[in-house]
Amino acid sequence: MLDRKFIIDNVDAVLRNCKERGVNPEIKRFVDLELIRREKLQEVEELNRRANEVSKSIGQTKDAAEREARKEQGRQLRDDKDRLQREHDDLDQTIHAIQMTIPNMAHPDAPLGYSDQQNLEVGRGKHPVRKFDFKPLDHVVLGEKHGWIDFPGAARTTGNGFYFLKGQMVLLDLALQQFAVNELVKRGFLPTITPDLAQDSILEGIGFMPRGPETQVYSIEDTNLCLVGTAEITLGGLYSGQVLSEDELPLRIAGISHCYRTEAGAAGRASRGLYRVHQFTKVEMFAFTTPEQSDALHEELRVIECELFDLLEIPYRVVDTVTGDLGGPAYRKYDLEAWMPGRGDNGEWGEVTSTSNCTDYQSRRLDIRFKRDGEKGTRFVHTLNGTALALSRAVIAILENHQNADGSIRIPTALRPYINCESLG
RNA sequence: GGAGAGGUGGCUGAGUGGUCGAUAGCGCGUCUUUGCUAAAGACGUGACCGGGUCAAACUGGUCCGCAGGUUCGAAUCCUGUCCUCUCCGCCA
Repeated sequence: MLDRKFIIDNVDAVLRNCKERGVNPEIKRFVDLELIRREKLQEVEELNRRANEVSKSIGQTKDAAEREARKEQGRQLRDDKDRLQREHDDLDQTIHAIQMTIPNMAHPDAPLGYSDQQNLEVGRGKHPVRKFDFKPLDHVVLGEKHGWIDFPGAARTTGNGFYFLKGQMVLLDLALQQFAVNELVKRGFLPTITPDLAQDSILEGIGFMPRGPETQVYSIEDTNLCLVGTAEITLGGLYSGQVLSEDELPLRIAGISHCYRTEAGAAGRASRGLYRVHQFTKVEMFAFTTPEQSDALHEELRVIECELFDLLEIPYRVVDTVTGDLGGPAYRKYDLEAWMPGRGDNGEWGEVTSTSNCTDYQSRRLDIRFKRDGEKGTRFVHTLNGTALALSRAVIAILENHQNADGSIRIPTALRPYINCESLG
């Protein structure tokens, strides 16, 4: 969330930002109520001060009648304070609720627009889109042909949107995980396996809505726990309420978790097969930085994503996300869209990774700060996240791009150390 | 899952209703002396939110796991809850 003082001092900029993002939170009302709240807080503190003064004097008063008189005075002051405090707290709650709906400010260079169709292409991978001399199959057909991916079985067992992976597909899946983790370790990331569940409050801090009709999150009945949609949630939670020292920043973490998403309302040909599923494994990059470091680290994450997909010899393009498609927490976001030859009629780009700089939007909600030497107090860190590999989508890209005419799959060179073969099937 | 013990400042650890935001030690900072891969002494040293100031000084409030309650007043009493440790049970 944005700082309250920042909102008050920059109302016009905040309003413009909301407009560019296509949302309309109650900014005016926020400002009005916050100004009232501040005054009320002053009154509460003054009453409290006087009550404290009276209480203190009672301890030093010997005369019994005098003590009783002061007690009565103290009671009166506390009652008045409590009444005002309640008014203040109600107000505060309302203000906080509005504050949570105000999105992060957007990077000044983020392209303007409301639809992902308007995302700005800013780069391409090393490998050009392949010309097939046969009709490429999509991953669903390939997966069934080899007995690698079992959707009907998962539908019986769990439901639509789940899958069993079998045989060589399991080896491919594990190889991709190891490949991604190793590449990140080389680049200074701390590999971390996180819980797959997290508390509602952490979800909210990261910017997810854990419950309610609009939610994309599975929640566990009779608990305050949810299945995480990404390790971003648990890694943010890991440091919630913590104060880091500046010399440990930037902190780079490679989180491995399962990801669970209800994907309410998503269906159709574009989400066929593994593209949009309720559960997948993901190797996620997460970073905590100082405010000065975050832009550069965002570039770093984007470059790593490119390097990984170049190593996997998959053609892709990079898009700079338009303001209206950023989501609440992101200041700027890049997506990698891999070429998926089996998608649509003649192949389409499909999102495989996404990296966001969330500046201090998440850290303010989760209270993650750092201490700077020689400076009083603390500041909020910046948080960034980026997909290294989302297994289900990476698998689509591998199967569809590296398929041979006979349906076998060529393993890209960089992956061979992790799977010990040159092709599958 | 059952029983017990405990959660206090960067750390260790006192503190069972009023002058406790909190004794003491360690650590840390400044200074002094000596002098050099070190020691001693003096003084100082929590965080957060606000007012105030160019900045300070100064100043109000809050904080002893968390949330409630009792009271004029709570680190101290009561309730709930979370976490840690020990023992038992169960188990991959």
